[in-house]
This record gives sequence, structure tokens and C-alpha cells, in this order.
Amino acid sequence: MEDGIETRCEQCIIRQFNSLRAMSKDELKRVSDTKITKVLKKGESIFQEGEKLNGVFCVREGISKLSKLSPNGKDQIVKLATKGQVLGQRSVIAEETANLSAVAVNDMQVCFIPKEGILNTLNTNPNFAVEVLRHMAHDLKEADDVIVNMSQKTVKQRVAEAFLYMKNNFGEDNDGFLMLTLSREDIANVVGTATESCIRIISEFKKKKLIKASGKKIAIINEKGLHDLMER
Amino acid sequence: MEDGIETRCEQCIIRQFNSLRAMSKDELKRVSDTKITKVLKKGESIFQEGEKLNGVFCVREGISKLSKLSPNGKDQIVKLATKGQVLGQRSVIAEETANLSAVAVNDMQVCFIPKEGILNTLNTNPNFAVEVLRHMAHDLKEADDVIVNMSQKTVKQRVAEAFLYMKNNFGEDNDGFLMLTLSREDIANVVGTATESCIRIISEFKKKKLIKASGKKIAIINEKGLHDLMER
DNA sequence: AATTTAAACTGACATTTATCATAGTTTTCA
DNA sequence: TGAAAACTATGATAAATGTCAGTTTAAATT
Repeated sequence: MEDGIETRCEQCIIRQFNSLRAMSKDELKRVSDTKITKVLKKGESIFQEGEKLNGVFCVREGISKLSKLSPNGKDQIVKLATKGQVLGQRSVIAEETANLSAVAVNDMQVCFIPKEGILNTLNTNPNFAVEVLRHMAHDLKEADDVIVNMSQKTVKQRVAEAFLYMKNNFGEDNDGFLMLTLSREDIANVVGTATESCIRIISEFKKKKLIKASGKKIAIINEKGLHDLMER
Repeated sequence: MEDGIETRCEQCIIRQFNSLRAMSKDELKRVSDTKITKVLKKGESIFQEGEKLNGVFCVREGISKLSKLSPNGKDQIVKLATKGQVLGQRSVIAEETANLSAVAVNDMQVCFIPKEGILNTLNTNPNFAVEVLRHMAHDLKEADDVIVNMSQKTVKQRVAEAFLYMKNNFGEDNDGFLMLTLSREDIANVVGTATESCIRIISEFKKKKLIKASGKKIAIINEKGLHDLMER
């Protein structure tokens, strides 16, 4: 059982850094030997912005929101991380305090990997470093795209995009409902708008049969409609 | 003379990658030996989004805007790059086409560094890779911060911030005018708003004696005022 | 099950921002 | 230099979005 966890944790690292061949067996073992598994309840925080991180966190189960508090008191969700993704590597690599807070959106399991192992491998294994670099280059592209969306698209377009994003990245269950269930407030914080505005747009989408809702769960009925709306 | 240019080009690489010790003399020489210097007039493009890049560009003189066209036809300026900064490294590292377009804001000189040299050093010299990684981690943090600003601040706050950014990153001349002179349209595209809205806010700032203008040139008169406004 | 609490929703209204039209101003260049 | 083009500016108006107040619904707790 514990062995199963170990294996899955190694998988995290492998997948995230896309470096099956980049990290040697020894290095991989050394890293995953030192990890600690942690269980979090919905709403609990993994780390807070401004905090000094002693390692990275690998998501084994559940979903985490990465957000930053704006001076006006609102929380902007910058990213959602799911199984297999690593949190905090940017801060560890730059040797800076965390720029974002990580909070559990639902019940989670994460494993902790001390920074020494990561930094060590980084400095001695160029292939590993290049794989991490490639991964970060991809994140940077995504961030640039989000900047363009935030500044050039309407709230309605961004809400439509958020639902499509949720479908593509977290999937849907057998009944067609989105696997990822967020509160209206969280959706608003992803989109960068007021909760009420977000609710109004969701109501409008329901009226137009673009989506349907059953309690908190949301299903996309007309994907093409949402897509067209997103691109205007 | 040509030697002066060579030296300065090496400086670009050193500064950008912050890797004086990370790249050996040999590696550095090999990279800068292969470079080609290019002169661009204001408005000319270095590369376009979607283009495949065969190397990176190092800014020797002038300033470049990095922007992306949104589906609604507007250009969002994501970054401004000045002397010593490198363009296109994200695309080269990720081996993807360019995500942004790079256009000269004023007359420029750039030198071109073929990707082979970069990728080679990256794969063989872990210190260099880690320095590049650190640099990209920093860029990613900045991008996340821009996302929060774009979604949570008003246009007025963002215009104020843009002027402070221009002062801090490009400096001012002896008369206190910002060294970087942008058209109203470019400022609007940095801030992510309509040109008319941007002009109106600039007029308001002038009335409130936060800034003054002489033709296209702008000077910050009341920095604290702008700063307070930015943070609300 | 009843009570309490939190979340989702709706309406009215204020504010912000975009759009369109138009005029003045600067820059370009033939 | 003088005409054309591009840029800056301003008003009027429409559209988008935020805020406040209140209601309804769902969830949690005892």
C-alpha cells in the first residue's frame, strides 16, 4: 500500500518534469525516498503567498487553486492544479518566497519533496534542468495567453472559456457533468469578475441552453455555442 | 569598432542569462562568433507570432514591444524589452513557434544568435541551464502579477502603473521626461484598454498635475500621487 | 426535523469603459 | 512648403460591469 503511494509519487515527478530519461533511477529514488505525504481537507491551505518554501508539493489526489490576493481584497485564481502537477517549483527554483497561495478546492493528498533533492539534480543533470526549463517555458506561454484574454475579452467570453477549460483539463463524469465543481465565487475568481456578474452570466447560459446545472454541478450542453461565444 | 559591438553582444548574453561564470569563455566565444547584427527602423518587426525562430535576438540598442493579437483584432503588449534583453528564448527552448510578435518601438540594433549554440550549451552546461531557468522563473512570476493587475485593477490604476513602470525600467532624461516615449495607442495596448479611454485618463492626470506632457514626451510630476492611485 | 448558516440568485442602480463621430494637432514626405 | 496622413483630443451615447440590498434555496449542525 505504502509502496503504491511511493510509485504514484514518482509518477508525479516523472510526468511533471517529463523526464523519465532525464533523471537517473538513483536520483529519482533519492528524491522520492525523502518525500512526506500529507492529507488536506477542502479549504485547507498548502502554502500561502509570501511564505518561504522548503520544497515542492506534488498533487496525488484532488485539486488545488493557486491564487493571489489583489490590493483591493479580491483573490485572483491564476491556475488550477490537478493530479500529477507540482506546486511551488517556481519559488524553489528562483529561491524566492511563494508568489501565490495554494488552497485545496476539494479533499487532497499531496506529497512533499524537499528542495535539496530538486536543486541538487538540477545542478548536476543538465537533461533534467532542460526538461524543467521546457516545462516552465510552456507555463510562461500559457500565462502570456491569459494576460491577453484578461485584457481583451469580455467577462462573458471568459466565463465561456472557463467552462471549456474545465471540461478539457478535468473532464466530465458519465452524465456529462464537469468533474471539477467550483463555487460561483471561485469561478468568478478564475474569470476575474464580481460573483454576482458571474452568477448572472451563468443564468444567461442556462437560459440559452449552453449549459445546465444540477445543484453545484454543471454540464456543458452546447459546446460549439460556448466556443463561438468565446471567440466572439 | 566591430570589436566593440562583439563585446557588447557578449554582454547581452551575460546579463540576460546572468551567467558570467555559468558559460565558459569558449562557449561564450562560440556563441558570439556566430551572431549577425541587424538594424531595424521604428515600426519594423523582428519576428511575428506563429513564426518559427532559428535563434534568439539580443537587443543592443532601442526598445522592442512584444505583443499578441487578440481575436477581436486588438494588439496586447505583454512586455517591453530594452538593451541587454533577449527575445525569443522561450520559443527556442520550448521548440515552439513564437507566441508573441516583436516590433521595434524606435530605431533598433539587435544581434541574432542561432539556436544551435544556445541549445548546445544548455544541454552540456548545467549551470547555464539553471541560470536560464531562474531567469524564466522570474519572468513567470512577473506574468502572474500582470494577470492579477489586469483582472483586478481599473484602467486608471493600470495607466498609473504603466507610467511608474516606464520610469523604473527605462528611466528619465535630464529634464525629468520619461526616456521611453510611446504613442497613446501603444500605452493603451500595454494597459489593455481603448485608445480613447487611455487618452482621457492621461488628460485627467495632466489636469491633476500628476504628469505633464510636451508633445509625445511625458514627465511624472507627482510620483507619490500616481503610486497611491495605483494601489487605491 | 428544526434551526442556523452559507451559498445562489435577482433587482435596482451607479460606475466604468467602449464606441462612434468629429475636430484640432502634429508629423510625414512628395 | 503644403497637402496628406497619422495621431491626439473631446463630446455624446451605449454597453458592460460593479455594488448594494434583499430574497430564495441549499447545506450544515444540532
